[in-house]
Amino acid sequence: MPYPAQIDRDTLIETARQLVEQHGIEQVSLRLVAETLGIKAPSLYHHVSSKNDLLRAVNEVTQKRLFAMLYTAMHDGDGATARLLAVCHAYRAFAHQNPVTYTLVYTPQLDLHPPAAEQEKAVLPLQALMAELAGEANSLTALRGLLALLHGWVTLELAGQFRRGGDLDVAFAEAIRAYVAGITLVLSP
Amino acid sequence: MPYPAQIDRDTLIETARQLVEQHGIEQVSLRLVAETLGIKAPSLYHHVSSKNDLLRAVNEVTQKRLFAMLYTAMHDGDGATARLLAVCHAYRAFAHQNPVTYTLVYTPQLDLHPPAAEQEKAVLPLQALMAELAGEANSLTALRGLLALLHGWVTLELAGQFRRGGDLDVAFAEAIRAYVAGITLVLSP
DNA sequence: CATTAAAACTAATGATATTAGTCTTTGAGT
DNA sequence: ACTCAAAGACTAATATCATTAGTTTTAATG
Repeated sequence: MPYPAQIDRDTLIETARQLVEQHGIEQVSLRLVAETLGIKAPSLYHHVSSKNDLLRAVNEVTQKRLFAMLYTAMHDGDGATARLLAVCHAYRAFAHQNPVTYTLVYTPQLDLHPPAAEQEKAVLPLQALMAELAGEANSLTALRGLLALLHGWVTLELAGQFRRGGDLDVAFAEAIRAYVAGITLVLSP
Repeated sequence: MPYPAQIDRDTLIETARQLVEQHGIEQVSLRLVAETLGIKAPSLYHHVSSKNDLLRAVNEVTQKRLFAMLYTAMHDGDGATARLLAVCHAYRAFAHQNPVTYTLVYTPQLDLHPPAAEQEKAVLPLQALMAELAGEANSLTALRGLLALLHGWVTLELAGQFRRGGDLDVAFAEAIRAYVAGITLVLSP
């Protein structure tokens, strides 16, 4: 390695991730990222091909972390239902801990999506869990509904749409419980 | 009125709305909007105070249209369940017909939110519908879960997360049916 | 007919992402 | 030890963007 690299791709991505989470994506310019790292903006192009490339990489990291948390949580508790509830709470907790970057992953407004194939494979263990509740044949539908409910809930919550009072922790648990009861009832063979 | 106005605020907002829906928000600059209207960009500032102001107004229109559709749909069918299903399908249809602007309304990444008070009042008729199914005391929780499921489903769908096959129309109907069955069972008094 | 003010215009500013071209330093090969 | 190739930093420059300031035009009002 000829010149002494002051940064590498991973620290660049991680720095950008933290800045996005801290200040919001609108406030994060390449100059800010570069200054945080102690270099100038054009130098970043030796590590990423564009700002979009950088943000896409940030989304990839966020997604990997999210699913890593879910799998850890999946081993908490006995029985399919308990494990499922643990996953749901882990999902919501992650979104609350990473409100900006979580939202960014599922914001299709720009082309910042990590390769979809990743996501599809990553979700298979969760589908197996759903199969225990709703039967193999309905597991994909049940999984999609669950992901929708989870993602929709935390997104609306973070967007400030759930401000009319009430304990949101309790309400979330109840909504999940209702959905799980529903799929075992309506979908199971 | 002294000078002949070539545009007014409403046509400006509607033009911007169409351009955003057509080309995506990233491609819509004030110059593009202005050129579409046959004037120059700085002239727009006589009708809106900033680009954010304009996009906020676009979101307001989108939200109003969405809820208008929901209320129309709410009178289709007999009984609370049938009317609820009609609302759900209208919601999804709206999102499919306005994928970009729908997504934009619920993208908190910038400060483009229409005043939240609007949204909260607009949703009351829907809550009354939920009260018929889950009881008055649980109607807010049931409503939040429904909105989460609806928003999450269409968002993930539009973000390309539901591409592993299967009939999404059928799956959507089943997921809704499961949730509705769940709340009447788990939440009702 | 003169005045006024709304609404268009042109010109200018500062920030942005990105590209081109230069300089510096280190590690690999002699 | 000495060269040298190239990675990775730099400066300078470009095009585009939102926004502001200042000017001009024109129609309704007196």
